[in-house]
Amino acid sequence: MLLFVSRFAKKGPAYYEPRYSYPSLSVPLAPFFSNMTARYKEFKYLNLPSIEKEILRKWEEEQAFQKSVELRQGAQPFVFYEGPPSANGMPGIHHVISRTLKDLVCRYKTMQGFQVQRKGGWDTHGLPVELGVEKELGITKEDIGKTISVADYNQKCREAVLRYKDKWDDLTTQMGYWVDLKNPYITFTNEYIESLWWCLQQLYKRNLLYKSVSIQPYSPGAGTGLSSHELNQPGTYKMVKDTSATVVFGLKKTEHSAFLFEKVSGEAVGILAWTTTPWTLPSNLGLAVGGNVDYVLVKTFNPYTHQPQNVVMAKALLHKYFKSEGENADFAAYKEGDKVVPYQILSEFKGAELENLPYEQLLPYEANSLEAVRAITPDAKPFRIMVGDFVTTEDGTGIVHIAPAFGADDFKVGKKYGIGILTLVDREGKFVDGLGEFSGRFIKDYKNEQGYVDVNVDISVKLKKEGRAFKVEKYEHSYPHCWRTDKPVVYYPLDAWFIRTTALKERMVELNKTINWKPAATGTGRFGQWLENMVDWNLSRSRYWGTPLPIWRTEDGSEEKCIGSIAELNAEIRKASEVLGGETNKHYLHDGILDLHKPYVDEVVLVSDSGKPMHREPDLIDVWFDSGAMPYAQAHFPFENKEFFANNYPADFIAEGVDQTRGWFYTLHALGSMLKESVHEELKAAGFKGDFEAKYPGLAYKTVVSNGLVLDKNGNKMSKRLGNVVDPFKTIGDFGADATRWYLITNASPWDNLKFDLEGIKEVQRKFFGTLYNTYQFFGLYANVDGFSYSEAPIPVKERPEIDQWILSSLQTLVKKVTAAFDDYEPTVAGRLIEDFVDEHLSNWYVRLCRRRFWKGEYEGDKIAAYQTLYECLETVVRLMAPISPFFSDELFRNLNAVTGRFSEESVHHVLFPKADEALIDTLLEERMQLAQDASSLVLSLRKKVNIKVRQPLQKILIPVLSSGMEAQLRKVADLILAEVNVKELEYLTETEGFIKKKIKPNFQALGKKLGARMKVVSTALAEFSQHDITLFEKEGRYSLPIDGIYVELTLSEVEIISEDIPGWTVASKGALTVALDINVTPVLEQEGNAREFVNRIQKVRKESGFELTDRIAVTVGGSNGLEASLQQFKSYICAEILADKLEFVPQIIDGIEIEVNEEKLKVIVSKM
RNA sequence: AGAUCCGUAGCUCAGCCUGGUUAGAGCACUACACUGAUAAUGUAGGGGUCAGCAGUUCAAAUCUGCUCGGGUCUACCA
Repeated sequence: MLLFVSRFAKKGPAYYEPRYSYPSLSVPLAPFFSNMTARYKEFKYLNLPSIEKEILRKWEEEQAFQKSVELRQGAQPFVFYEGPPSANGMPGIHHVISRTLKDLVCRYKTMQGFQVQRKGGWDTHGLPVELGVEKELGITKEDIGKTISVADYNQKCREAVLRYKDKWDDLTTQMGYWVDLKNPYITFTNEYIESLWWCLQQLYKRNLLYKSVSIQPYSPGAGTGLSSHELNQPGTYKMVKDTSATVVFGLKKTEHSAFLFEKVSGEAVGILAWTTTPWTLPSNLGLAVGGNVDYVLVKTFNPYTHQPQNVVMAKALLHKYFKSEGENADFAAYKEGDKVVPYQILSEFKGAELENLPYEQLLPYEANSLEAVRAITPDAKPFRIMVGDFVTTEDGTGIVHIAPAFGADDFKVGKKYGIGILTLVDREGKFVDGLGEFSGRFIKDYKNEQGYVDVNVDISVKLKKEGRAFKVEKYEHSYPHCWRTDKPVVYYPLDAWFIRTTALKERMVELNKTINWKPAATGTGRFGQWLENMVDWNLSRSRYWGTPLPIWRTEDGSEEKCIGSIAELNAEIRKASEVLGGETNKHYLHDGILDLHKPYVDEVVLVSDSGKPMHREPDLIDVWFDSGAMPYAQAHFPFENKEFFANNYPADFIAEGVDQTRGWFYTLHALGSMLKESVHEELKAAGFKGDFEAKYPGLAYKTVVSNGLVLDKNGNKMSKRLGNVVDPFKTIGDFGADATRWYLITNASPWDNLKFDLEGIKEVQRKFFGTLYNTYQFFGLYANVDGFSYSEAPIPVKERPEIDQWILSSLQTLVKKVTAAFDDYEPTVAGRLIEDFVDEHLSNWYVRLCRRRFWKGEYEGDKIAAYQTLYECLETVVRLMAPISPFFSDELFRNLNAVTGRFSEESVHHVLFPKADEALIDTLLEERMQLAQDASSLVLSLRKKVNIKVRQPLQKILIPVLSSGMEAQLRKVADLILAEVNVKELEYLTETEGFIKKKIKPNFQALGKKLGARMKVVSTALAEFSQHDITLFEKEGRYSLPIDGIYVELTLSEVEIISEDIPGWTVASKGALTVALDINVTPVLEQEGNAREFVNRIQKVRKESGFELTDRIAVTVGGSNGLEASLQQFKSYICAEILADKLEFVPQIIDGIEIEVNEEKLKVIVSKM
């Protein structure tokens, strides 16, 4: 019964077509098929994209992903966290690499028997979303609350945030990334936010959440703080010329500063400090020096008043203020206008000696009096010199003027020394009252005033006149500007909420040491450094679309509440309504709060314990908190899913780009460390048992892989502006996800930057997938002919031919190495190993050498062994490669398994990863096969050198053997070598002296330790060895070498002896292996050569005539004058080769095909029997 | 500015951890073969100051330090 119809592909689409397909039948198929001999699917072309489409269809139909998780129900979980992408922008090729990495690890672990659940997620809050919406609506932040309500604005954000979700889902599907897209976590949902609130409340309860001022970039023009993101907009940093001033602070005379005053016999001593922002000088409260920096006390003149002056500055910066000719010049002769100002160094000392010395205030006013300072900071001790590690001698004087309100470093060092803080500039950018002539003036031209006079100049002029300025000049530097107003930014103290991460620093550093970082250097380096220099986490963001800070405060700030759940908030809402009465919270009484975003939470008023109304702190929190809290929030922990959480925390594995080191990797780690006790408490309370310390050590993840960037092929960053972005959809569509994935993984280690080049993908496609495809195709072709379906019992490997044992041994070695590489999160190594095996071993050696076994002879012993062996190789390789290239591997697996049914699973992703069978590994065998390959390669190169083609048989090769082991090894592979290079016999040369020329050299590795410095002498001595010396050495097995009168004993293992030449023979060598070839072509050999050539031509004719592999033929040869003898001689050989039942010779043929055999032309007629 | 990664053939990368004497592979190029796996394959050839300098060592692509170039992150500070 013939059910198959042959359908030869005509021109057709450029994708494979099965050679056979089933006709459509309306009757049930199963009974017909059950007794059909299944055939391996053969391809017409290799077209990965269309194979992938088909596989995707099957996965969808079979729910293959879900099944891969369900099949492992009850198995040990392997926990993976998905770092949520923002669907606010289009996915790029760089997303493909990190997702490939995630996917392959998860697939691998599934194949290792773990259950790997992968919940997808979306990051939905944050500034980019807001900016996108503003651009779309053509509005700015100022419009919010005016032309658009906060509610509408946030609604727009909510709609915009998943704008490209479909595109992302498409990419996820097409690239074969298995992740649960149906049930993802979304950071804007109430449940998610509720978990975030729980986290925040836990931190609050542990006193890790506090409000404080911090110095942040601030735009007086726009009246708002700026994020680092805003500051990093292109064009914000501009070169500007500012009035800079070096000013003189008068040092006070005290016991500790006496050492300076002694040098100047009681005259005044000034400290020089430099600033590019003179407007900060009234707010000055301290000076900072470098503890290890060298300073000098210099006697000189003030360049503006020309009065004598003694000043302190960094030694390294003297040249910026003084011309060297002035050193120790005549002070008495100095007069106003002199170009060279005399100076004299009176003393030199370290900055540390200046610590805590008091000085006179530079610009005292009412608003910056000591009383005013202490009114803000009661115990403040301002106007002192401090030591700060940030002080350098790059610019200025090496002494930094400190106004704690207007610089982050200033604030930090000021806090450390307790000098207080003064903010004498208001939020509009003008001086406050109580500063005399400067009050009310804008520090920069923020209002575009007509004829604005720069107050910085006026301050400088005033100081000049008073002799308190030492140098005033325009200074050009790069300074940040507000991207909206284009006005310079100032650093300004703003209220903000902080997480006290520094309190847990030790724990975070310790725990980091237990994390498996790939590459390790990122953990100790970039991340370790970051932890060491940790500052408290500024959570506050003045925005609209984000997670609101759940803290309500009374107006005076004396009482506050941190809310940790929706239920708690609703209870508080009702309570406040009852206590405060009136309209309070009336919209939220009935159903409670329905949306935890602005503006709704801001409308809620709570009541303090003492009965005062409390309003929410207006800030939103940093979106990084959203993603860092995903282990808890994705499960809505602790409100639900405690069991899931208990089993899925911490993560065994996460992976993202290296740019996340201080982003997601940090926030996950920080929250993990800080919430450790909270997690323990919740789980204990819920009745979970076990060693909590071991199970939940405060770690959020155990292994983290950080992948590098994807650059364009020239090494430039991809950007829309440069137009060098690679469209992942096009790439996958053109070349297939598998080729793309394989390329991304094997081209460079994931953590190295990748120079993305489409040529590389093409290469992978051709080289790896093409080779594998050919190998499979080859197998399928003959297996279908012979009906091989692995129905016979496996032939014990030991009973199979040497070459089968070899390829299986190599295969097991491969399994071992690939497993180790995957276990070590080194997919690049794994992929390259597989590639090498398929190309070098399987295709170019095993299949090439074994071709005949598949198409010659009967279907029995040796042939079945060949099929079984090749089948096992293919079946194993597809499982090894499945994590990296999930599609093609599954296609091949299904095709193989459809015939043999060796696995009950329907997909390669459901089966277990191969386990290496150590018993099959035979290193000696692998070694001698290498020897065979080398020997063959040498013979082929010799043939090439003397121009004798491989089809011409030769008589003999000669191989000098240097040890009995080598001979034994060679003997086992001699037949392979001879067949491969078409030579009749192999002779082993054991004769030692005279014939083979040998060379000796030291085995450096072995001798190095023993000889040390005498190595060179020994090396030279060995180079001078005669053939006789070498022979003697070999015979004795040892040699005494006189070196400087002392004999050095050498053994054979400490030297290498190689055969270099066999005089009179054509030889070639590689390492210790030398091969000589007998290039004499005797008449008999020539005849055989002719016969082989003839066979080759006829085979070509067969193929061109479109005969089937098994067709028998009849051949008539005409005009074969010079060749007939050869052909007659080898007639039976020829007939067997070309499947001819008849081979006849006639004097002449009129028609027929002309062929050429070794320069002789003849005609043949080839016909089917 | 600081931290970190990278720099090996025209291109993409091994090798470096654990130092050993002719530094490898693929692509590309040139030439020649092979051909019942054929949109393959083999052989041979040219092509390298292992970024540079210094140090340690009998011996350095490999270990150490510095410099240069590129990337990334963090910062932008008188």
